[in-house]
Amino acid sequence: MKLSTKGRYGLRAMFYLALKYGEGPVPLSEISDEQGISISYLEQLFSSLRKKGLVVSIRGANGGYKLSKSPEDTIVGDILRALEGTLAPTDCVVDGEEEKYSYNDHCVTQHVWRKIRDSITRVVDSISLDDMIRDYNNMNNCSSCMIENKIK
Amino acid sequence: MKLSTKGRYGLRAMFYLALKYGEGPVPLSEISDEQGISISYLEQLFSSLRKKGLVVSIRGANGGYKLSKSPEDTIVGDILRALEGTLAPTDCVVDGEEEKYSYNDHCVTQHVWRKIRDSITRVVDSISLDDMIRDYNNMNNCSSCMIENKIK
DNA sequence: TTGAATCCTGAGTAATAAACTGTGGATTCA
DNA sequence: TGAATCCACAGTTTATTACTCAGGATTCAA
Repeated sequence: MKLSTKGRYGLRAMFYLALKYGEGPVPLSEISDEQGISISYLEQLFSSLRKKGLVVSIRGANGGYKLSKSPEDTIVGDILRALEGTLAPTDCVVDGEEEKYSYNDHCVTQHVWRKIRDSITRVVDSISLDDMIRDYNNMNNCSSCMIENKIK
Repeated sequence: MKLSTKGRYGLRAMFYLALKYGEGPVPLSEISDEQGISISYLEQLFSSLRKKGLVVSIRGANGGYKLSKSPEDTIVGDILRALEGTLAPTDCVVDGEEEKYSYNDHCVTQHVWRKIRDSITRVVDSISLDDMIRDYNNMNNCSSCMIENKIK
């Protein structure tokens, strides 16, 4: 039940883009330096994010990525789904594939998985990058925050 | 973000024990036949469940396992934690280890992980095996339910 | 026009974790 | 005594994760 590095790195990177929203494209080299993730790996993550329409890319020198929508309209759930594929705790409650499984073997436990899935969905779809920025600005005592040190 | 087979098989097996609550110990061979899981693998799962006090074992011929508490007092969250280790979506929000990580690198995303963790915890700790039995008894139209076919 | 900085694609690889299997032993019942 | 069970732990196979790598396309700016 762990998120992969894709989800973890990816959300962090997207938060970074949110902080830079309105300032032109951010190259992956910058995120790489900032967060200690290789450019190659970031390319993989941003490929997924772009295909889901969460970021737009600008190629060439001075290019990079930026959010396709405002931080307010960019939802954590969409980011995580783009990177992790699905947030369902089992295959039998993946949206759109439920029929394949439903009411065959494991009806009873399926109820449980569905409740877990729904609660996760509810949480992640209720948080925008803007919410995260607000939280972040309220962290007075968070003196060692990486991003704070380098950006502010 | 997927549950492993341990959690999935284990909850199913525990539900089975709940259906048989009060009828004496159930041998793993029976669960194995019932659910198509090898005895060896079940032994591994029940070892964890026993160590967490969720089941008691009776050795020897006519032995087996039974719930250590009533279905009503046996909580899905405890079962899943016994089998999966923790339900935290990242290491940085595992209960009791949070200090190791807290307020260093990733404060902002940590908020998100914590909310996910809490929502999962809330759901799984609100469901008992007895709740599952009640749900199960209300599934009239679930004609192909494995357990139903074989037990009822 | 060239070269550096970027994105883009897809394949390849190494490490880790998951999902079992197998062996041998201890206990209990009949 | 022997069959049925639990028990412990090591081993093995398979799948997934977490990357790396190579080469190409685009764009800017000197």
